[in-house]
Amino acid sequence: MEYNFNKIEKKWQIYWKKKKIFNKKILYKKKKYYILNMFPYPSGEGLHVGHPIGYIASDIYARYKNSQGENVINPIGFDSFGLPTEQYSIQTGIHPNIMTKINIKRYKIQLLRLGISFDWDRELNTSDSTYFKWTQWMFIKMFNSWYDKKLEKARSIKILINEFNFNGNRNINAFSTFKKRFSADEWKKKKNFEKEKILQNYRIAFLSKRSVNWCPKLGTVLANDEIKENLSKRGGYPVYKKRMLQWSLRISAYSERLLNGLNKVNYPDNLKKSQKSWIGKESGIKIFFSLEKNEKIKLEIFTIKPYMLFGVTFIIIPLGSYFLERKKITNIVDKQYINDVKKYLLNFSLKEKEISGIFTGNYVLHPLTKKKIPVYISSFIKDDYNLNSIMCVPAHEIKSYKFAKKFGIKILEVLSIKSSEKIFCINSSFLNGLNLKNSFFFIKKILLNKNFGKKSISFKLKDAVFSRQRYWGEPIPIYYENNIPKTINKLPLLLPYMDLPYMDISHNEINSPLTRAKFWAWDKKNKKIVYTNLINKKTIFPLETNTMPSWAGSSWYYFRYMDPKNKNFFLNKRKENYWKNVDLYVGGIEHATGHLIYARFWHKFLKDYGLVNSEEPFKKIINQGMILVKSAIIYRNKKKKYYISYSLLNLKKKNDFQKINIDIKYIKNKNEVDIEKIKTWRSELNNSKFILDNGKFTCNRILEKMSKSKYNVINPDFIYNKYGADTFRMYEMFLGPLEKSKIWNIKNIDGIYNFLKKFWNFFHKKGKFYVDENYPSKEELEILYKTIKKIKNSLESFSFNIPISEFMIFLNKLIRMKCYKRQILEPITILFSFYAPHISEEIWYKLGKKKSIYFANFPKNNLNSLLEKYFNYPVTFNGKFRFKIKFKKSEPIQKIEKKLLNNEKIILFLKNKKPKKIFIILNKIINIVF
RNA sequence: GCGGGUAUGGUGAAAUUGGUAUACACACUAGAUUUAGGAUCUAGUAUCUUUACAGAUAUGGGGGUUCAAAUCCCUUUACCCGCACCA
Repeated sequence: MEYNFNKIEKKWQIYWKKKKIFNKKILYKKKKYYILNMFPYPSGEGLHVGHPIGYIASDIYARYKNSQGENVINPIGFDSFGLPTEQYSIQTGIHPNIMTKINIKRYKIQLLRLGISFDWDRELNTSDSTYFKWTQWMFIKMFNSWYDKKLEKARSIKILINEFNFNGNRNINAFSTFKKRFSADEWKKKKNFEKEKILQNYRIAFLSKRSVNWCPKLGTVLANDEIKENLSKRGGYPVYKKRMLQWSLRISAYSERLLNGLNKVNYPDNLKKSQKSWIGKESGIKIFFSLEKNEKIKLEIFTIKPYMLFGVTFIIIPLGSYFLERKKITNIVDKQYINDVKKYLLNFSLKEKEISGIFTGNYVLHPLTKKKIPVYISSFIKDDYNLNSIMCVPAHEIKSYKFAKKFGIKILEVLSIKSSEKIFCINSSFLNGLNLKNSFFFIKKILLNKNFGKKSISFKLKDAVFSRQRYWGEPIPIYYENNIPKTINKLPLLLPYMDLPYMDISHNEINSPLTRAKFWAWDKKNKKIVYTNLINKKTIFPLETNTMPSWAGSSWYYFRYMDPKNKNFFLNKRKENYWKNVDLYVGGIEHATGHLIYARFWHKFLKDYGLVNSEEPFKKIINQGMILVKSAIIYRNKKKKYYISYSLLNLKKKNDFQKINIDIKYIKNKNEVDIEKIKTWRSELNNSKFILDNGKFTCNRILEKMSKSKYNVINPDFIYNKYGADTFRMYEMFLGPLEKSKIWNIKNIDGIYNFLKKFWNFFHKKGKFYVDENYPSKEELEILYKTIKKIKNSLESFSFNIPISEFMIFLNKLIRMKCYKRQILEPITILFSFYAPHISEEIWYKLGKKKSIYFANFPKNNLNSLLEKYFNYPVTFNGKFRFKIKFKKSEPIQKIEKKLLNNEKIILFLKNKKPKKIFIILNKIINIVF
């Protein structure tokens, strides 16, 4: 009887859906187990073969846990707001709302075909207003919060305002960028907008100036992802950094907690390392450099290398620094000057690789030598909002060195480096001859004693920018009353419908598409959205035109799965109490920092208000490896915009060309590009000149991860069609260890397909299903139990590739033994169902079972009852294996040794030499050294 | 530049976590079967020496610890991933 996977798979997928086999409820008697895959983004490309690896692995684990009697939820949904959809819409003219629906539908079809035990009743979608209503609600909660350092938690802003009214900010220990002190009277005298300006320094969701990547030619703000070598990937136009007022979330307030929380979770070490370095706690010292013109004004410069202080020959104020907005700095250089500088630097372009900067005309005094040190403004060394200024030691810092060379600044060596361990100070007065450790403590002591500096701990973690100049994101529920941001509490605040193309490329200002919406103003009285032209600033006010970033919705989605349809609240308390948090989170390592930091922050914020009980969202994380594949790269001349065949590219002039990824489906014969077809891909390619080599245009092929942004994805559909989902599932697991990255290769899939056929045929004799009802032999049972044990161990250690080999070995043995016994085959079918649920379900049904195999218990393993009395010792000579000798397991070492010395085979091997020593490791190995 | 990871036959990979290296597959070779095959079955398949028996050498390279190393330590090379380019 033929293995007809099409028929079998369709049949059971319909059955599972109809009977709601995978839908879960709270069962207080059962232990819960929450498995989650990282949120998929439904792009227009559909799934690629890399995505399912995580889904399949977690499904195998979910089915395994379920078979052990745990109440497993394994939900899925879609992170559906975001840039790719918006861009695709601009290109095609299909509204993102519709586009998203189409994409989700397609993803769903692809996912359903995999036979994963997803609980589809819990499906959610971030662009659905029933979901983002709560994202907006949480944003408002953050807006109305400040961080109390005394209690180490977020609290209501009302408490803070109340305190200001009574005592000013004297007694407040808040996490804030506001450093001045004020009294209650001073506070009360302030005007509303002044008050709000101060409060912005405390709020967890707050407004501040942050930089964006601005591409004037495209008239839009670009993501880092859309830029290569400071040119836009689309069109190759220059990109500038521009600062604008944006919403941020004060994640930095949670730095310490985010760091400490890592001790409580089970993440891979490399992931923890990434998070730690991202949070970047450093203890160092803040050194005061006073201004030459006015010694009262001091720059406070943080460093972890104070022992290089004598080598400081210039100071840099980062162009993006908050410091440039402060009054303090306007005393150094006036505001007009800063604006001019900014304009100059912007036009110079903010290519970070290019050395750019400008001298402020000011000097600070070295705290110890009192020498004059010039102050520059630049974004070359490090452009960071949180830094006020940087001390530069060109002798020992590569970038400072380059900068010093260009501007003719003195270079002073202060370290003698003989090897990585032998470093000591030179040219540094009292530090001379000291090693790094000692000089650190010595200079720290002196600086602190003389009040030239203070102890300081810094975190690298920055506040997260929360505004996007995009249409397709959650609207920020804020309107502006006389420039004061006010919250909209009637939620959800829906996106206005906009005709396409709503993003007019001819705009020269940085604007969000919503600034062009006709129906985007807030009627305060009637609490509703009205036409933009009705704004009168009395009752009708402008609405916020930025939208939220796509990580907003994905920062708390795992909670919503616990209670996806709740209309009254984001999560019912009783449900939260049962499901708590995620037990196993499966996803790519690329989310190690961004998403995981944001989600952990968001979780902690909700915990501060008692809305959830746990401190961490994810108890355990495993990362699946990436799929690597050969991408296709073509080269575009940066200035003249023509494309050149890779075969003609002069490698010396490589820097004149921008690398562009093109879709691998336009490649024929290894590396030849189909010019006619590729011109239809992108309009800019259609209008460009291609320089051919002998009538051919070739591209460069490089190994990269499979990703839609690299246009190298391979769609799994043709694999399901040819081999079926069960083969595909097994094959993806057979590729190798889950966490390892692997080069995509379809070559070995026939082996898996043959194996499934073999498995199927094993149950069918001459076209009829057949099992033997006799009791199995000891040998047969032993093989079964050993296999169960091995598979269990492998699953426990998340080694999903190993059980497949075990299945093969097991089946080969049964075939050799002609064993078709029910008591052997039933347990193995249960194990098999984790990997290949459809074929197993069909066989289970043929075995006469009435209930789905999903409800079968994990098979018992009675191996101990069968264990043999003897152990077959491998005998090695000087570590080299020769043969085996059997001894009783209980035989003591002394007796074994005696027997070994009289053994003929061993005597023969020793050739009359006397063994120096014999190592006997009980029930493991014998090593004879001679 | 910094941080993280990987390396075992022609290929994907196993190795009870320091104890018989290359299980299980793919591919290849030979044979059987079928009208034929991309189907099925059997045997062989790390490298070198050897007709064979057998022996030697092999886990990216070099060194070390150990009775014993793919596994631990030092060093080095290549490739992949990430980045807020630590100043």
